[in-house]
Amino acid sequence: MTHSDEAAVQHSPHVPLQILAGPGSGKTKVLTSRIAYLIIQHRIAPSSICAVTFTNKAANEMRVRLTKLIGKEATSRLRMGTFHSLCARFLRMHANLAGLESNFTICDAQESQKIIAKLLKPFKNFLEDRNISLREGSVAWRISQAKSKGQGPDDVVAEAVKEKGMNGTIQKTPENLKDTDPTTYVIVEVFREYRITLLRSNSLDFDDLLLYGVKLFGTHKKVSMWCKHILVDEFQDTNTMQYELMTHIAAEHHCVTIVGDPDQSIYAWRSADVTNLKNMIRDFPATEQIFLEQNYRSTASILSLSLAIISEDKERIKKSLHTAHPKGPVPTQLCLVDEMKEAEFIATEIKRLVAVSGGMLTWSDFAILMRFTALSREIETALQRESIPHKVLGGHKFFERMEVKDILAYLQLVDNGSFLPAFNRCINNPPRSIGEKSVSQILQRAEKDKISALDLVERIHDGKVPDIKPPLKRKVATFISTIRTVRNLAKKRVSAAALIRTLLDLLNYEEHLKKTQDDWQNRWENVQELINFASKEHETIELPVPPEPKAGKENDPVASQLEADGFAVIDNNQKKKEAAEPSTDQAAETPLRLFLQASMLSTDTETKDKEDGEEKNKDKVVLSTCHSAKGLEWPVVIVPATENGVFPHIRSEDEAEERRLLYVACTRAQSLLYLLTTVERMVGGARKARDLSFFVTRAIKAKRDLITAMLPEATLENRKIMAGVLSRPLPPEAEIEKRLEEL
DNA sequence: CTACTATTTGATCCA
DNA sequence: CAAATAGTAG
Ligand SMILES: [Mg+2]
Repeated sequence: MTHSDEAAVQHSPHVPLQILAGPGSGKTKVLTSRIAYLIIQHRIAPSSICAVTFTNKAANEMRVRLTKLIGKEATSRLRMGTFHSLCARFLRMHANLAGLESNFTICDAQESQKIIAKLLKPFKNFLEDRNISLREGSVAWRISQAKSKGQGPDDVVAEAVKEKGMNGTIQKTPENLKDTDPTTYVIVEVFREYRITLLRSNSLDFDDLLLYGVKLFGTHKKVSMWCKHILVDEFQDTNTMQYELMTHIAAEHHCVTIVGDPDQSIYAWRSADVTNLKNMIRDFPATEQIFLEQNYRSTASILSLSLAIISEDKERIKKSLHTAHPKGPVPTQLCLVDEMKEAEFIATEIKRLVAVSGGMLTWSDFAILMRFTALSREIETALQRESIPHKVLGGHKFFERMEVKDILAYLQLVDNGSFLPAFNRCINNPPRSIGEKSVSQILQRAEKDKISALDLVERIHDGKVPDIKPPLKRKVATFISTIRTVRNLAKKRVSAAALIRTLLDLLNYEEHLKKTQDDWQNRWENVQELINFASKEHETIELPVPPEPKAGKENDPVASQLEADGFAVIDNNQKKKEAAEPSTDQAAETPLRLFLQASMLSTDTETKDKEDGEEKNKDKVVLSTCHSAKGLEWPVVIVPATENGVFPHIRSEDEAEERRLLYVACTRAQSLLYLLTTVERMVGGARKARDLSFFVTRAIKAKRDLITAMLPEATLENRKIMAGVLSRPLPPEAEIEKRLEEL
């Protein structure tokens, strides 16, 4: 550790701290060490430390690191996770204070969009008459943008009205919006109904988690009383709501540590705002800053090119960043004929590097970082053809699979009978001859009778209320009995994995897949993988509020009164709640509920395959978007399509952010970096001529030797450098010759 | 009314 | 290339 690293770790816990540093400077490691330092040196109880990471996967990685430093027990007590998952946890814990039911379901983006699509339909003619094309995607987007700024429908109206009309047009008012701004009018109307739908469904979308979280922590001080120190990683990519949340959680002790790098802010499109760095200094005037300037990750030539790229951002505040590593091979810029040749090159080059490195590099040392996922298609097939094992990183893809969503929907419905998206999905799946018309009848009557759709169907089934036109009673018999069976098991706190098995059995789901899907084998495997995920999740469940052991408190004079008080308040509150309604903490956190929450928020879906050869399974080339590569590093990074139209993306509105994204991609590399382009590429159905991104051409204008068209040479010198950068042993020369021959 | 097939459309990045 | 939509048979 350098002097400044140490200063950052050991900085006084009572003085708010910003650790600002470039890529590869060990920011996250410093943050992790600081947590350990707070616990060991300052005797702060782990349960009064809140650590916020950017993804839940990052939280898991931090947990692994901390387990080594402070042990499993202490690590499990930390309040750790993304802002979203922290909100979800505390909202369930204090559902009554937040005005929620503790069994609320998290509505993911896909389901949100489906709801919005339904709500948009009645406006179809209205829009067509005005020649406006408005798809549910853009409506969902606008609604989410508003929510992530804390705005409601009326605020959207207010904002639209504020815009001065163009010359000659009528000034907009809330009343005439329908005529003066029909698009916004429709968005706002859908927005209103969307909120009502979620409310009726006892459901929160991702934005709601933050909104309700801010409200909860902001209005009930006791909810955040436990927090003696909050630490936030990747702070440059927090949005306004998240920042507010941080200040509320820190309200009692004002002890905050953040790490971040403005140059790596790549989520402004999701309303992240780097000015939160300034806001923090405004709101915590005692804030001090520490800069880390040592890069431990990359060779000098990778760093030089990266810095040349980011330096083209004229708004940027200059930062120094240097590496102790040698220069190393100059990054390669190659132009291939088309995307097929590009993919082919990637596959053969990976094979070549594994050989010439004498096995120092294995598959998992390679990452292919793309601007968007669609670019992966050709590359995946090329890797398959060369039988190079690979995996697609990031995203939520697994949980978006049809078969996985089917199962999740049943479980959601079991946990929360009001959750309409799940009801709609399950009621006729597997097919029960309950079509569109029947469903809309059910929904309408349920709304009129002010009960949930599932409730209504259950009552019809029990013969307590009259049936609908095409009789439903007999069609839903198995549906209802399935739901009831699983529901009873769930109440007995049966594990999610067991619930899924029962469900599959009752639904005859395997048969259903065989009948309806030709690739049912793959899909059935995914279902099995969901069970794996459930059992894995069950093992690693961290209890939401582990009671502090008595002994720990007594040994811990600094972990003082306030903390004890904080817990006392929460505990009392729980007891009061128990009296008022039967939703105890225990009931609020059934295994099923924890599993569902993890499924909706998790990005960590690399389920380990079976018992055999775990190491082998992990050794795979990584395909990832640049966004999901945030915070990670690989010995070799290949960036395909470093072309104008991709970097910056043709539809992007923020050129500087696109540049930062390329910067982030380049700085993931430790020892080798490739920027690839093609002569022409299929873009939106047509072949188009491509050229090298101006982010690169401008960066190398003054210094052409920042990049080369040559492949990195397989010299001993280069192997030594690589071994040094990666801290790996140098392979024997014989090994290299052997592998080259095999190739 | 529902189930199934054929066609058209329209595609950044994410918790 | 997937999902929404239209159209047809049962
Ligand atoms: Mg980091």
